[in-house]
Amino acid sequence: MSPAVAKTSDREILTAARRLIVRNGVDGLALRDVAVAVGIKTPSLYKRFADRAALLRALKDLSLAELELVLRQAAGQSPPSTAFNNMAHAYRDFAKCQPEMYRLIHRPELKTDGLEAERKAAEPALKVMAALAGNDFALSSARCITSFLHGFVTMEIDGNFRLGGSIDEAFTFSLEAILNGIKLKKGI
Amino acid sequence: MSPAVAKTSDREILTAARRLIVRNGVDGLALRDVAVAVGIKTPSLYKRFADRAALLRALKDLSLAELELVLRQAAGQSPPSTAFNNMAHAYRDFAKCQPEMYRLIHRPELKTDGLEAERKAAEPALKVMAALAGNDFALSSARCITSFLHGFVTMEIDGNFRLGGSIDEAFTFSLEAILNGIKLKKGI
DNA sequence: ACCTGAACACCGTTCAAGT
DNA sequence: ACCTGAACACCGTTCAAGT
Repeated sequence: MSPAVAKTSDREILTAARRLIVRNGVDGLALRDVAVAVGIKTPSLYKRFADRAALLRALKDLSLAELELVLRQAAGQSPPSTAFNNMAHAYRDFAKCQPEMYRLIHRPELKTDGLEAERKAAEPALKVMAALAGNDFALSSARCITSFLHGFVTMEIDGNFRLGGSIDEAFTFSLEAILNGIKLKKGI
Repeated sequence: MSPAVAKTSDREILTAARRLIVRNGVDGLALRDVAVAVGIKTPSLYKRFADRAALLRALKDLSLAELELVLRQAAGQSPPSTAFNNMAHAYRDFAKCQPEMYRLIHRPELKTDGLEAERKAAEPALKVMAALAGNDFALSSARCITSFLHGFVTMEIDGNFRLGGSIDEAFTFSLEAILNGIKLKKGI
């Protein structure tokens, strides 16, 4: 007769999972802990998410949208070179503040096949790079800076810069070098 | 009286594990499969490696040494700009030919604390970058190109370049831009 | 010295049964 | 419609016992 009353919600589950991931890392996330955190038993999670991967995918999509928003705000209406630097620093700040979520975003096994979201996320960066490098080189330029940023922050949060020196300095140096190098290509 | 005869060796175990990782990925590697491949039972693996992480660490160290060798050979005695390009292409080729091993190298949970190997691995790159950017900017330049390469090949093997266009073109474009940008900084 | 069977704790996942 | 207990398969790991 009376259907069971929902003890929790998708939102609450995602929030709890996120907190646990921040604490223990993605690999340290056990569905049992998520269930306990929201006051249900493990099998009940499967009424809301197909499996563990689906839960992580939903969490990844949230974080990706968050990062995208941060980048849009960083770009604002600034002129291209300023937007370039602001976006780069915002990207790095996001990764440093939320390393586990950043790692989650780039988990290869959580690839979504929706190409639409990717286009939308890349749009502001492509616009800035088109202004800096010209339309012909916009895509390659975007891939250059995107690759650098991803590699840099990954190495940084993984603790892979261990030869001393200032990491901040390496970052600003690299941004200047890449920006100048890209601008150079515009002419020819 | 007669101690048990060894059925396998560290080398054979590592080779088998490597083959399985190439086939199924690191996360798909089960110790049971490794044991079966070398003709022993799972618990026997613990006589040779402290645990699963230790086995992966040994495999990572092997792959890292292999990559380092490839990079040294690519640099050879070439002039700096040539060495820069050769090393970059060799780096990318390694990752594309052995994506699972490349991923293993960068697993954050397998960090070794031995800073010695890292210094040695970075040495040839630092030498080239010192010639291109001057001693003051050698470290930052090395971090710039290293970050770019890591980010680029990671995105490539993860299938994260999905907006069309030529990936080869993006790579060569980026190398030129970064090389030129770094050279520019030498003067001032 | 190396190997093994048995056991343990801990996973993700399924499903029939409850309300 | 949502929740649960019980069970399953599959992990990594330990250890006493064999040779």
